[in-house]
Amino acid sequence: MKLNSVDISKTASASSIVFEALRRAIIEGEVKEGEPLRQDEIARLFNTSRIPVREAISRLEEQGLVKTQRYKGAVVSGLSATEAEEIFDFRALIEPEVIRRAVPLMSPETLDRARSSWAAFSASADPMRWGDLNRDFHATLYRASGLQYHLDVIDNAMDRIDRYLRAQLVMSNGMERANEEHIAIWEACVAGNAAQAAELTRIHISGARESLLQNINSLR
Amino acid sequence: MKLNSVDISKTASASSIVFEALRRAIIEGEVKEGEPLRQDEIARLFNTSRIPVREAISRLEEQGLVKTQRYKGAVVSGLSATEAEEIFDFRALIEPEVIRRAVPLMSPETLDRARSSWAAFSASADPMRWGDLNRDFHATLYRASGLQYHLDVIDNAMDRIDRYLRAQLVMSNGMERANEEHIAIWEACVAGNAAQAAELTRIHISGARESLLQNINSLR
DNA sequence: ATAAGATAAATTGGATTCAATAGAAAATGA
DNA sequence: TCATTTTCTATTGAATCCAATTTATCTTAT
Repeated sequence: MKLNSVDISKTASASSIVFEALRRAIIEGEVKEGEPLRQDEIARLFNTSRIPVREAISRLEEQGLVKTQRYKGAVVSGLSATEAEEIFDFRALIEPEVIRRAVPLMSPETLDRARSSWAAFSASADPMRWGDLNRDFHATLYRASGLQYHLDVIDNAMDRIDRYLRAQLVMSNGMERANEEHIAIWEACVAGNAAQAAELTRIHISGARESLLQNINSLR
Repeated sequence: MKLNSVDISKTASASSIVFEALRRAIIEGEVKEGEPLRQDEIARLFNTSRIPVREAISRLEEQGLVKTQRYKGAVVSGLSATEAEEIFDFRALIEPEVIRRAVPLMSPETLDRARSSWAAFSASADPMRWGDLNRDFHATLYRASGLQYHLDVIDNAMDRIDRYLRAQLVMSNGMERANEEHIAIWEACVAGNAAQAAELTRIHISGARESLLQNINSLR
């Protein structure tokens, strides 16, 4: 008798399932800023008790994705134009450095994976996928750096602005320009030109910053 | 009848009390890497139930201060030399930029507060206080930048290495050099020289990095 | 009609209890 | 004696229940 055994300590707990679902709903803009997260409602939705929901919400708060107030519950965090600006500046500081460190370490497999990523972005007619594909492209390149701490921090920065970025990509047809920039970054990586990749990344982020800041109030 | 009213929504929940106490115990090195955090034990210690303890632990995990494994509980995170190195590099990237942005915005009150801070550091005979005083000095200067997102990220980076840094300060009598560097940074700020303050901050962090990396294995 | 007070309902915070899992100890077999 | 299996204990995951607080609704007074 052949059984597919599963290491049960690796299966997802209720709280991590809820956390991931809520995180995704927030970064994809399915729940809006200011929207309350009702523990009992979410618990019903996931057919669990409120305890794992509370734990998930605690984690989301540490990620800055929700704000809780004692006895009043959690609401989805908003992001002011000032905050968005700051987070872009932060990314423009960190990500060029990460990709600069990553370039000399990139394997042919990584570069191939990244090419598939921008190609998929380019080819996708489904706006709902652009956000994930955009992140996948950048994550693939950055991962080669091995700088895990930096990557975790970048992930959080992206989570914080993703819902707006995604809406912006859909609304403004900014994907064409994003794609051109992705290809240019990728080409610099292929050429092993770390400084060029870093500079193009910085320009890419700054461009997204300007574009988003012009429209942030209509993206909420 | 005069009553001192308290906004009850601002009083600390059980879980946030436990979180803060555990966070402090970890960054001060009172619980060591690898040490398990027993939910029932902590709950007894704080005279509460396990639920707030679980929530606190969930939050600590998001901060990277503990690692949990399903059905096995939480242990205090360790930090390898590679990880420590990366976090210092990260700080050396971010903190100079933050102070560079802060310098033109520093008020006389801020500068006076920072002077008090390095003076207190200099005067303190209590090694247990050096860690807090060190952080207080830097936080005072950086806060003037108004870059709240950067500050939160720096706080987390510091939390991740603080237990080792504190042990290092005590063990190596590094406080004298740290203090000289604090004064030099402060003087650059007083002079309004943002570039100098940034460079001295970068050197300060890099020096701490080299020093810590030499000794990290004996600091656990 | 509006404001204030009282009551009810909704929601959160957390204590207690039950279920599940991992690890330790004891029992059994070779 | 050693290896394997079984049983027991410790601990975690989460369901249920109770207490506390906030919000909504209803009633009364002006």
